[in-house]
Amino acid sequence: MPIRFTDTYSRQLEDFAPLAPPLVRLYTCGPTVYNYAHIGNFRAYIFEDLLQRHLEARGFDVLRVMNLTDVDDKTIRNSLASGQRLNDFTAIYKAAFFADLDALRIKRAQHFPAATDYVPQMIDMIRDLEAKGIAYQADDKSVYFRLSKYPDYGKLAHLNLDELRPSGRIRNDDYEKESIGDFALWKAWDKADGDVRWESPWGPGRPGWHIECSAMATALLGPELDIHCGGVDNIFPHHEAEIAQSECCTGKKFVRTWLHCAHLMVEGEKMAKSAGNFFTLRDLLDKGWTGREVRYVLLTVNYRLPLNFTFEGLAGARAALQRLDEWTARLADHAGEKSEVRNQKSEIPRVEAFFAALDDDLNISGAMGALFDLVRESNATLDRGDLTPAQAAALLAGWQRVDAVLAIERDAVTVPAEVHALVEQRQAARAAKDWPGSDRLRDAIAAAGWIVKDTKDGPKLTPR
RNA sequence: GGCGGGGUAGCCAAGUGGUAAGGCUCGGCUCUGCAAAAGCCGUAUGCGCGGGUUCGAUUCCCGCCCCCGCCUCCA
Repeated sequence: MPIRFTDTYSRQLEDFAPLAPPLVRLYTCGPTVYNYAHIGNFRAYIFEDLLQRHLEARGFDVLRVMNLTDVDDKTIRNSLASGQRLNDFTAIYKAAFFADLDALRIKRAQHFPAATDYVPQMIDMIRDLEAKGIAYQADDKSVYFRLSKYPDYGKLAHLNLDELRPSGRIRNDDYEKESIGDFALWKAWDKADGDVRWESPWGPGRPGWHIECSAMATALLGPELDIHCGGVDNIFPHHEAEIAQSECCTGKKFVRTWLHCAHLMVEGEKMAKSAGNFFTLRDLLDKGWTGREVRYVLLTVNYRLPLNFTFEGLAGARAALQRLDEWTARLADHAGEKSEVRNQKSEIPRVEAFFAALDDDLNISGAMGALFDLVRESNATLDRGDLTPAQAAALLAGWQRVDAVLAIERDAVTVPAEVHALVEQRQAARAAKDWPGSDRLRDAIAAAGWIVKDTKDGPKLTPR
């Protein structure tokens, strides 16, 4: 059963076939570091994380690049407003971004190129385009891509450019461009840019947004990418522009598979600062939610569907994760020392079904269904006393494979010695049938951050 | 106006031309000194609306309604 994805270009479910397996060259559009990333951004990054982890689970070597856009209009504007130099300003948000990636357990790409580190490569590409008659410098000193030279522009988005309705964002009059659709490759320096400027054959200025990705992707992954991801809003014009620039420079097909994830909504509404429903990850952490709870919510809806983010959903994630935690803890207890041999080979049909679901266009819902089927079935077997320690160990091994993709396992926790002592005192009180004393000790344990549960195998502790 | 995604139980959501996975919530039960937690079981004659094709449609076709996105630098 091959892995299949819905390719944006063809709009079809297609068998995945990288150019040089097992290598997969993956390029993912990263953040613009002028502010903290919001949960809509992270929805995309978590989808890409799932993609990477599943490909790795299937034996591919994923070489992944995620760019950091550290120069653009908003970044310049905000850095000037803050009185900081561009690099000092973006450093803050770069660091915050990586901290957020860690909190969400998103695997690090091999490369996080910053746009400001690749200006020479961008200039080289623009010169190449200019030499080919595709780029031209206009009277405003900026350099533009001559769209008339690239008739395939619009094919990814399936737009017929002749029929585009002019929107308020097109300002016909202000431009010296030859054609309204021509996009900027190099933006001439303006006094509003302050000291943000690079020298170029066309005078001082800075690169356009689209050329960043073309230059960095090509520099780090070569002219042909296996997969390129982003949010649906990047399809047009950003990814169209990338295709145009890259293919005109290299003469090769830039991307074999395009994957785009749908947007996130909050409580059924579009997320917007003006609507008061705009959340960064740290907003949610401040409210007491954990990174893995947010990860679970963002991970468990298929990437092609709009994701409705709600606090009810977060609470559901918390409950579902607790159930998984309890399940793995029970298995570990039951496996005992057998858990030392966790990596034994074992075929568990539900685990195979989990991966088979992900093969089918990352059908995470189907995969989670298989996982919870396994949880219910093995819990029942355990309740009946029909599960051997070796079987429990095999199930744990299966879980480890699953969690290598999901990355939602509870962090290892160690019970403090004083809590252990309280539990022992409480057991003594219970043995003496001193119920008031027992209840006081339970409260003391709770005050220390732990919930004690009296099971037939003795007291069990769970972090609150 | 063009292009695209979506409307399945209280919430999230999978899926199939043959009678609706899974998670959360809720209810019952088990366990328990009491609890809590956990576990087990149960909960949609129904899949936006109206037609059509078919022995049979949530699934295919036609029409319509609603939500969301993109339409030239928002994941």
